[in-house]
Amino acid sequence: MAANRRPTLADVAREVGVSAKTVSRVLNEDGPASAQTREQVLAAVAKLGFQPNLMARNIRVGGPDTTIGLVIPDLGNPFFGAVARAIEDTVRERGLTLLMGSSADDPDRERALTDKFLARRVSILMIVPSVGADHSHLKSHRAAGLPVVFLDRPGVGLSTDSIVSSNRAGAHDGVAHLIAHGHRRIGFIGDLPVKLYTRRERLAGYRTALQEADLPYDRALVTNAHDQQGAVTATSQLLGLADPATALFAGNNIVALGIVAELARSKRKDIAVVAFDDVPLAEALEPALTVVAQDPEEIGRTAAATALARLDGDRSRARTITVPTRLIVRGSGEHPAPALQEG
Amino acid sequence: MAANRRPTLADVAREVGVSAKTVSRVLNEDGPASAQTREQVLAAVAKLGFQPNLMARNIRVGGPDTTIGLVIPDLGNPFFGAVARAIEDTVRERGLTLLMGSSADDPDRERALTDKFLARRVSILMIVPSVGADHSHLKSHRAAGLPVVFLDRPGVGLSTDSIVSSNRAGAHDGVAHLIAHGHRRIGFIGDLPVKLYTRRERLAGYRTALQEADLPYDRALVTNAHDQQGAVTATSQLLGLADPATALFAGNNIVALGIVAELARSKRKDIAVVAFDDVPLAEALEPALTVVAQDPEEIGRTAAATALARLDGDRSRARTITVPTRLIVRGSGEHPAPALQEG
DNA sequence: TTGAAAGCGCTAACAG
DNA sequence: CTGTTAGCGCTTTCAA
Repeated sequence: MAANRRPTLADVAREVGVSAKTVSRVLNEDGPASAQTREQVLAAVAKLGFQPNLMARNIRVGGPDTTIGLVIPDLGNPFFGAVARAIEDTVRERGLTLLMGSSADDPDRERALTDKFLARRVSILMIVPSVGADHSHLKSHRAAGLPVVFLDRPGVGLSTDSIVSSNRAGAHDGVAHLIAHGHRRIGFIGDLPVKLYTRRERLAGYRTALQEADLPYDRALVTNAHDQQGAVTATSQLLGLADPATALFAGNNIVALGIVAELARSKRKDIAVVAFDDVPLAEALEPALTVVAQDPEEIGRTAAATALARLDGDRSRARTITVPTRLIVRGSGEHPAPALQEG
Repeated sequence: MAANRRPTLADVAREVGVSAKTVSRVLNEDGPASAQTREQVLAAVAKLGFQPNLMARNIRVGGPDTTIGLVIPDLGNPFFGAVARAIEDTVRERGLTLLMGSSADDPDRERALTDKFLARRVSILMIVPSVGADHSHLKSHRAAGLPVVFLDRPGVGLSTDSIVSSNRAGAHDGVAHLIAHGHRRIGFIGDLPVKLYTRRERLAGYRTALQEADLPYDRALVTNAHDQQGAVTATSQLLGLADPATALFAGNNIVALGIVAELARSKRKDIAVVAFDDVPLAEALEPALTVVAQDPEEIGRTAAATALARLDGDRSRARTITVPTRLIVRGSGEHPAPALQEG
């Protein structure tokens, strides 16, 4: 069974005995058409199962394609899934479709994806920048009117809109919560790589909170993990120090899973925990997990709205929009520090 | 600042003083080209920031576009995120890019998306079919050689490849596990709508397990929920029956979250639970949550591999491939039924 | 109200 | 090794 050719405008026109342009007119509701021809054309379209070739149309019209290119680190990460959903919800009514790819936080893969998207003449480009990626090659595109938005982290080498969480303030609030409950030995388990923007910002918030409380910054309390298992290891390491941590701050959702899993395994209910980014079932844990919740929906919505405004001609300065985080106190951060019992 | 035109092949050709075809040859490594011209061309390409227009290329070449259309119910659902990731990983080396959209389980939105994808001449179409959707309009496309794959659920009106979980066997095993621990009053909280394929299959597995143990099927024990809050309500309802459930089977991951949350809130540690589909932190709960785990990665990989084989000319009969589930015993299903204490 | 011709950016087919 | 011509499927422009 040979892959027979899809019907074209010309096929429909021939079927009706009319010119291709007339068919085009009917389908695009461009120009006039007699009720009679319109009906005949629509009938032929249905009969042949004709679907206009969007690529051909786009070529001729010359404008950008009705797609939006989205580069994220990992399609399977629920955080980015939520962001993508919000973007789609926002752009759908404008008729834009999502072209997605994951970079695995690899600058080369990120570049390959953006190049592909550019070759497809996307209407909008949204990128979660990988560490080490440079974006100066996008300057000319942005100058030519292509909206480019960075998500979750700022990009390098290109001045454009960025939508990020309030990482620093959020981490500060989470750590301050632990300090308020008497903790002085607070472990920090962050993202990898250590140069990652979100990790740096959250660590900065951690340090600020310590400073405000006149607590020393002890490098031995700061570590990192790039997956759940790594967070398990980091947890037992921090609890095994000569002067161990009495509380832990999780730098992201994956780390949070590792910390909680390890504390559950080792039955260390005495350790206070605050996590950056919410996780499912946080309320069902014992104690329920206190988190600094991000708002991925708001990040996605804002990114989409910003890009659409640019598409509509907004030529104002590039902005960095910070989406607030919210401390959700559920219990795990309120376990008092044992050392404070100074009877 | 006007949106100035992107450079074309002709622009590059003019810059070098050579024909458009020569530039095309160099870029596509088609036909011969002197080292000299090659260099000049590449230099001009870099200088102008030329990127070939993939749509124009596709039109001329006539084949399908190097995209794969993927329709899922919800971009934010981690299960489908994992499926999408596996698909992307499998097709990436073939140079295919993901075109994604969410249907919200609405047949009309599903149809609008597939039509868009068809208009873009995708190489492959993958669909998680919505309840009530009909797919006979895809017959001609499939006959013309377009690989169409249904994910998670079979489609209606079209005979083509489907990749599904072993819903029935998995649910059976989970319920049998509860029965083996003495439970006779096992509540079932399923998906909505009730006609959803996965719900029907899982309920069938539940019934089979009951039958095998000569337990009656009590409709009062079967309910449903379409979100976490609904599952909370359903849980308290099943536990409030005159002859209440002593164990619960969750029909999906969202329901599992609701059940666990409600049992934690009401401190009902005496209730045994098994959930269909794994959830994060299942091990950290008390008791740890026993689940019938699906394998979204394998579903995605299999779907992609099947579609690629079709693309390579496999014309064998449409297959339904069942990806096994796996019972992961963690404790929550082993709580003994109180009624069984018969001195 | 309709059609013919030209052309979008690219490549196939054939020259040279 | 390189160029010319034609044409992919569609829309724009102009004319009827």
